[in-house]
Amino acid sequence: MIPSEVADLRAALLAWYDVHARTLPWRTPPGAEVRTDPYRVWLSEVMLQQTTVPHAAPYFERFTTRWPTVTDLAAVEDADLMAAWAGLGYYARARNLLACARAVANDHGGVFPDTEAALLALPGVGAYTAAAVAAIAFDRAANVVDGNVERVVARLFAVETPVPAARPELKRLAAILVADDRPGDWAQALMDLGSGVCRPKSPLCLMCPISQWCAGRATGEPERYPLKTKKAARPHRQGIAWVLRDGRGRVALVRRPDKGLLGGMTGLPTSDWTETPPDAQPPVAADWAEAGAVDHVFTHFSLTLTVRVATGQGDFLWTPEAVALASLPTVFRKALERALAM
DNA sequence: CATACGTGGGA
DNA sequence: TTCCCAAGTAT
Repeated sequence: MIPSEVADLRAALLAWYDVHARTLPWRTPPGAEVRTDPYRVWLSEVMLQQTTVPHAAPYFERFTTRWPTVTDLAAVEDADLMAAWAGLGYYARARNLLACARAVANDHGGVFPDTEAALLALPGVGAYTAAAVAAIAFDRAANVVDGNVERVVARLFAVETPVPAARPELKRLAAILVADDRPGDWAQALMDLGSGVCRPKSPLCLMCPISQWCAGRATGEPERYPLKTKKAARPHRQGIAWVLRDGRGRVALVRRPDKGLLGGMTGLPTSDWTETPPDAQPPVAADWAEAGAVDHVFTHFSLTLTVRVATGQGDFLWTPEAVALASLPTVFRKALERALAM
């Protein structure tokens, strides 16, 4: 694509964005002089990693209400932060979120660094998030490449290499379109185009402001891009969750190790999760009764969790069940709801 | 480069 | 039902 075409394409997309920009709590409106607080940009970007806007939005509202600044967030107890994140998934994000807030508070005087390189050095901030914060919060000409941008670029240039192998090439192609004019708006425009028009299925080419430059559309099969390598089938595992209750509506819970699946989160005591039915001992001797099973799907395996319930005393972390229901990972919330329905 | 890491919604 | 995801990062 020659420079004059790039300039025309950029102008067309930015003009479209001026009219069609989505209004979101963390969004800097097109052409705004006052940019969104870097703290809010960073928080939204972390929450939106592999997560839909409708899922993340209520979390964003709760977090910014409880913790209006990064310094406020840095002062939170680990367990409180993990509880507030419960249900949003990918819990390493929550652990890194806190580590990042503390790094900004302690090492940067409570002020987010304003360069891509310095942002990249922060915990939980990778190539995408560093570029996004640099562009959106600081209006720097960063090459912001997320899944949406990859799709737009793969179609625009009809890239025949499948992802993930094509990632470096897609990033290089995206960089051709970056310029010093309105970098923050450019990043958001490209992502909005990807999510709203250049959709994975049924792209709306007739509404696309840059379709005249799109090689993918010219092939007649824009939806074919980006090509993908086939994924391995998801294995299935089985396990047991034990719900030990006392007479006052409390439930025995445990804190999971900081690393690994659901790391750092509160959960029910369980057996190991294995391919074959587990033959595990309950955490305490009691009159255990079957309460059925719940199914849950993680990214890399699916799980059938058999639920067993008993009344008794346990040497666990006891938490009022009302709090537990609101602050457990979904797999445990399902199991607990199943047990309490007995 | 491959793998681990959640969740809920839509086709 | 089953599959595919959605604004990725760390190791």
